[in-house]
Amino acid sequence: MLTLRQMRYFGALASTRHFGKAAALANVSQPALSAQIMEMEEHLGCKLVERNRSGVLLTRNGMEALRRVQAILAEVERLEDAVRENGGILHGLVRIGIIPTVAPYLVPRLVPHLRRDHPDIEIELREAVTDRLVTDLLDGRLDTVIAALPIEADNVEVQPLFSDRFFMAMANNDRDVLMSPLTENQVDADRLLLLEEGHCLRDQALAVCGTAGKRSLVNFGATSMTTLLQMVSHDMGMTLIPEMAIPTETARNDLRIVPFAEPAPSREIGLIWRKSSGRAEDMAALAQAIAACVPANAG
Amino acid sequence: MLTLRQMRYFGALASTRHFGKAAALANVSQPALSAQIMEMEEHLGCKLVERNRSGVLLTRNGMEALRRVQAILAEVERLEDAVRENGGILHGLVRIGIIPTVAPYLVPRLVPHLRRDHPDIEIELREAVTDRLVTDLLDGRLDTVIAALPIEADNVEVQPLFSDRFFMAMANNDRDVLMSPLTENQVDADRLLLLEEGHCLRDQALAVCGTAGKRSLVNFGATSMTTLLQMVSHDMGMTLIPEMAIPTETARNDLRIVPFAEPAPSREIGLIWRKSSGRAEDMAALAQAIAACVPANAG
DNA sequence: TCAGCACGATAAGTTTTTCCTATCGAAGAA
DNA sequence: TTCTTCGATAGGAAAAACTTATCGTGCTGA
Repeated sequence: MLTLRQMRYFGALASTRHFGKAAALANVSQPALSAQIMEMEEHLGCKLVERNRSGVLLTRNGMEALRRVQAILAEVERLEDAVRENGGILHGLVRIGIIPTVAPYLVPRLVPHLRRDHPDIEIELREAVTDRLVTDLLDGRLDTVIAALPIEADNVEVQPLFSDRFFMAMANNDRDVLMSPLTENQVDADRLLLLEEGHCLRDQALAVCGTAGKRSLVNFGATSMTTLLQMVSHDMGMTLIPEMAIPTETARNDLRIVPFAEPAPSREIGLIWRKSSGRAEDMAALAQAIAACVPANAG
Repeated sequence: MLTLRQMRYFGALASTRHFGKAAALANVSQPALSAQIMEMEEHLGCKLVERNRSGVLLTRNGMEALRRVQAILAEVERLEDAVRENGGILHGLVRIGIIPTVAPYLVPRLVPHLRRDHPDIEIELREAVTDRLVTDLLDGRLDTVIAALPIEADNVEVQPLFSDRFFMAMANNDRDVLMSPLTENQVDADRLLLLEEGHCLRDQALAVCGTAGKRSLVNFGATSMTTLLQMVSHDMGMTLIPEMAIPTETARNDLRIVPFAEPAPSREIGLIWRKSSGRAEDMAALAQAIAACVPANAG
C-alpha cells in the first residue's frame, strides 16, 4: 500500500539527490528513508532512483512519479489548509429551513443582509411545515430551521430569536364591530379562517381563540398566509395575523388589524440546529443577523 | 501527520455513512476505522462527521474534506497506474547523445523511424564528442550514447551496433594517383586533413594511417565532417571518411572515394547506457531501430 | 415500560510498521 | 595503498495500527 510517508521521503530524496541529506530533511535516519524508498519501489514494481557514484539519479519512472507525488503532496497540504482555515463564520453552504408563515416576511430582508455581512455564504432555503423541516434537519438535509417554538426533538439546540405578537385581521368593511383591544373570547370561532393542517399557526390560532375543540365552519385550510388574508379582505371571515406579516399583507390587501388586549398572545420564533453539528458559532452569527432584520418586532 | 490510510477510511465512511459497513468495506474492524477517523479529525482540528441516530452525517468541513480526499485518492491511483503501466517500450523522454561523425548521417533516418514505431517517444538529442557525452551519461543528463567503441567507463552497458568501414576521400581532380584498393602505408601523412582534437575519428584516422606520432602539416582541425570534406574537395588534402557518410557527402562535394585493401579499417559504432538505469529493454529496442536504419552498413 | 438491538466508543493486549544505532561493503579520493 | 563517503543491512526498540471483547446510549417493539 502506497503511503504519504513514502511520498514525502521520496520528495525529499528527489530534491536533495542524496539519501543522507534527504533523511535529515525528513527528520529521520538514513536507513529509515532508504527502507521507505525501497518499499515504494517494491510497491510500484519499478526502480525510482539509480544509486550511482555521482549521487542519486531519478529514473524515468522516478521523474514521472515525482511530478505526481509533488502534486499529491500539494493537494494534501491544501486539504489541511482548507479545513483548518475553515473560511471563518458563516462560510460556504448553509441550508436553512423556514416555516411558511415566517419565510415571506423574513427572507427578503435576511438574505441580502447575510450576503452583505458574510460574502462567502451560500444560502439554500427550504420552506415547509415544522415537522418536515425538523425531519430534514435531523436527517442532515438542513443545517438549521427557523420555526415557532417549542420544538419537540431531541439532540437539537434551540435559540429563541424574537417574540411575534398576534393580531386579528378582518376586512375593512366587516360588519363586526369588535372592541379594540380585543379579548380572546370575543372571537367568533365560526368566522375564523385557518391555514391547512400542519401549519403551526393554525394550531396557535385555535389555541388563542379557545376553540381547540370546536369545528370551524370555514375550515377548509388555506395554503398560505397571503391566500388566507385575501379571503379575509374579501370579507369571508377573520384570521390571526402575526405582527411580522402585517406590513407586507396590509400593503397587498385592504385589512383592518385589531390588537389583542395585554398580555397579547404571541408566538416565539426560534433557531434550531443539531447539537452534534458543532456549528454553534455559525448559529450565533445567524441569530444575530436575523435579529438585525426584525428590529420592529424584537421583543 | 495525515495519512492515506485515514483518507481511505474516511472515503469508505463517507460512502457508507456507517462505521461498521465502512470498516467492512476497508477490510478492518470497526474500532480500527473509528480510531483513524478520530485521528484524522484530531489532526485537522475539526469534526468531519456527526454521529447521530440516523447514521453518520458529514459536517460541512467533512464535505469539503471529502471532495479533496477523493481527488487525492484518485491521484494516487493514477500514480500507481502510470508508473506500473509504464507506457511500454521506448515511451516518453529518451535523451540520446551522438558523436558528430555519426549524427548527421544517422539522425535523419533514425528519428522518423523511431517516431513511426514508437509514437509515444519524445526524443532529445545532443551532439558532442565522446568524452563529453560519456560524462553527461554518467551524470544522468543523457539516457544513452551512440559513439565509436571502445568506451572507457565503468558501470555502463555496451551494445555494438554496426561496423563502419573507412574509405579515403580526395578531390576528384587530385594529382595523386593512388592504387585502389589502397594500402594503409600509401597515405601521405602530410596531406591528411583531420577533425579538431577530441573527435574519435581524428584518432582513428591517425591510427589507420600509421602516423600516430607524426605531426601533420595541415593539422589545424576542422570542426565538422562536412567542413573537412569541403576542404578535401577543394584539393587541400585527403581524409578518412566513414562509409555511412559517403552518400551524404558525395552528394554535397565532388569527391573521389578510394577503398582500402582488405581487411579494410573500420570503426565500431555502439550504444552505451548506464548499467543502473534498468532500461535494457528500451536499449534493445533502440538498437534494433538503429540497425533498421543502416542496412547498407550492417556488418 | 422494559428487554432487545444497533451502533459507535472504549479497553486491553497483540501484531505490524517504522525507526534508530551500529556496521557492512563498494567506490572514489588522497 | 588507506581514508572517506554513501547507501544497504542487521538487530532490537518504539510507535502505530489492529483485533476481540465490552460498554453506553438511544431506538424499537412487545
